[in-house]
Amino acid sequence: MTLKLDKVNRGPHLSTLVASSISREIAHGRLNPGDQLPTEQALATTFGVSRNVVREAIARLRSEGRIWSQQGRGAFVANVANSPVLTIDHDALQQADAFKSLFELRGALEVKAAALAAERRTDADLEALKSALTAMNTAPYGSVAWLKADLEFHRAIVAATRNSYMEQFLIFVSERVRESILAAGDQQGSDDMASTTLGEHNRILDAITAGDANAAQEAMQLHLNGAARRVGLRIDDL
Amino acid sequence: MTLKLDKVNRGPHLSTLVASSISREIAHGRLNPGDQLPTEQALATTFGVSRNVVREAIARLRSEGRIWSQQGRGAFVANVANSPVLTIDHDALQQADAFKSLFELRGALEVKAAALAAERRTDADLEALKSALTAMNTAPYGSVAWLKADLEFHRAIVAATRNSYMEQFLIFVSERVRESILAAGDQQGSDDMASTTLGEHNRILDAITAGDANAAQEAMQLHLNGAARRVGLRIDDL
DNA sequence: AAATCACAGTTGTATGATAACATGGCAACA
DNA sequence: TGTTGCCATGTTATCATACAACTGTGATTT
Repeated sequence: MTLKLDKVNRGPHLSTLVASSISREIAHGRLNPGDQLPTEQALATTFGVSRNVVREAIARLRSEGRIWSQQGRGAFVANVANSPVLTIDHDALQQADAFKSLFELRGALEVKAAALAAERRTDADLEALKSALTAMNTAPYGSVAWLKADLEFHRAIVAATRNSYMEQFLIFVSERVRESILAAGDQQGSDDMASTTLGEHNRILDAITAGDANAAQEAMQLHLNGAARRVGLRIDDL
Repeated sequence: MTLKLDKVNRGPHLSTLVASSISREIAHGRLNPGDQLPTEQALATTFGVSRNVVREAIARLRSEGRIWSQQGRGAFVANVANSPVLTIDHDALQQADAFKSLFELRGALEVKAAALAAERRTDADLEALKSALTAMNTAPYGSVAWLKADLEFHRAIVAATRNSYMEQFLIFVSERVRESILAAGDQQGSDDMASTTLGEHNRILDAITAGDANAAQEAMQLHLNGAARRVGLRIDDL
């Protein structure tokens, strides 16, 4: 609990800074589950902010399940596993292997989603997939319209799984992946990439239409491998 | 924005109630992305609390990515998809198909984790897996020690993937699954179940030891199917 | 010895004040 | 006309203080 804050800092709210400082203490093991936090007053003085700000930070951490507090006693570090909330630290994602890990996680979900979609898709699902594909066909590679159609295609697949949690998680992870790619900057695509991407999508659609779970799974895996290559990842595993 | 709060409510913090009230407004579409929230003062008077409490609620919603605020202008409803936080509603999980969906999601992650573990496991990982298995062997079926060892076995597998996001997600989902099973109440196990469970675990360990990703994947899938049956789920798919 | 009470410490909430920032109106000026 | 600069107003961000509710402890009383 050594960090000091400058008033100069004009960016995130002070409560955000305090919250992430405490979060870091927990993550780094300097505060362990069950430990009692310093009093709000003590935190306020050590961070050089008002008790009010500390309370906003604590409210945030409490909502994330990282700590719990009881009136008259104090605040305590909670058991992380019990947290009903999942967060991803955007800063940590800048590192290459973190990105690769997240990409891998998305792959696991997306491959399974493709298989489930092949088994459960309705005609309406197929229509949605087809329209997304034609939209991607007409839009120039890398354009906003293209990206939106691409997202829509993958969203339609996971929607066809009839599994809302799968949908929620996959969209969540995909968003984080997309953010990282955009943050990393310039993607320049050739027409070559466009046609191979479209081909991969077509193969996925065919498999899902045929109701062939295995084929859908493999087609999706191929597509993800291709996407990884296009983003600059080297893929060693299946 | 019509809800009123009683002072009588002695339970969660007022800020929690305010936050979930606003959340509900957003979820029900009475507040749409881009809309401006009432001022903090107005919220304070309509909810009958101090502005301080409103600010703690807003801090929470902001950390969840549901709203964003700018000094001098106001607070606005954010685009939900951009939220860097994932939550699971515990109440919704009580429904059977919701539980099945979550179980399915866990399966997707766990199967992939087993495959990756087979490829990347170190000797230390194998040691951890073995000790978890022996611990499960000595503990009576269904006892706390047994459950802890079971959790430890699965945790060791995902740790062997060297993918921290996979670990984070899988532990998160597994915890929610475990909570639901415990909440559903009485599980009574026979010695029969114990031995089959142990056998399934053994097969997984063998495959991971051999470094055979495919075998690990299949063994894990079998184990999950078995677990589903033991919990009372009917499994139709592979 | 056990129950009760007083008290200090802590969190929960309320209130008022000030600083920082955004916006629109208005006057002065070119 | 149109542009600039200033000012008033409204909002969030933060600070400071006070009080209520609750907890734990130790002294006091029974």
